[in-house]
Amino acid sequence: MTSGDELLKVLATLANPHRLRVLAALSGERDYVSRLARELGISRPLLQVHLRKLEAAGLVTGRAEVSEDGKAMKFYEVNPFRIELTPQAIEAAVRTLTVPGEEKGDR
Amino acid sequence: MTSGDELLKVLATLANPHRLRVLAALSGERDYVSRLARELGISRPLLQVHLRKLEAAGLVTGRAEVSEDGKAMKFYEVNPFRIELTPQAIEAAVRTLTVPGEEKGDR
DNA sequence: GGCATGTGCTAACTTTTCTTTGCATGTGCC
DNA sequence: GGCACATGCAAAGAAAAGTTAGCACATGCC
Repeated sequence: MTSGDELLKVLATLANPHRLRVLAALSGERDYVSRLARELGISRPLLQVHLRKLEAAGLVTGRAEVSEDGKAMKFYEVNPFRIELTPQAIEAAVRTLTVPGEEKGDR
Repeated sequence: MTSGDELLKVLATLANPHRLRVLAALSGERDYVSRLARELGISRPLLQVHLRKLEAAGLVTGRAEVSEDGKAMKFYEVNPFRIELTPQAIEAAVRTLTVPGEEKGDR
């Protein structure tokens, strides 16, 4: 199920200090964007970009909720995952890597 | 022993299709630069750049040798590794992440 | 010598990624 | 209304990474 392209995407997503910190912060408990940005000491727009990438890679999930006092808030939480990186695992993943020229379609 | 910075470096190194292919190719048996470039269908300078990054991350090792017919050749082989990626592992790694401002020195 | 093979380097261009700035929306409360 | 808090988006600039092109060197063989 985990194709080489997906692995590549996850690796590219994890290869960033901000995103690792976001994952670490959310690892304990879920949080909403503004608060998380304050805790990490980064701007909200920047955090949003990274959260979007993390979500696109399937590492976190965002849920829009409305707080008691009516504020629209977006909570993010970590999706459990476990990826084992070994030369053999990579060898297997590479076999399902998409080549620039040939798309997933036929021909 | 594996600091967050090292993990980050390895992740950044692995997050590239060429480098994954190089690892996969070397996973079976070691090879020298020119031949590897032909097999992967990429230019030699490009391969060298990627090999250097892989070596800098500690994933492969290069050895200069002289073939029977006197040609100077550089063989690369994969260094065995096993990295487990989970939210908990990342949380632990982040604790040893270097912050831009504060270097490994004190103050 | 000329050609095929191997190595190395790096300047320069292209592409991608990261980050900031700025503006839009909405709610509750004094 | 005005302020504090929440969300969203996107243009534009800055920084990093990837890639190519071109040069250098050496050896063996016809």
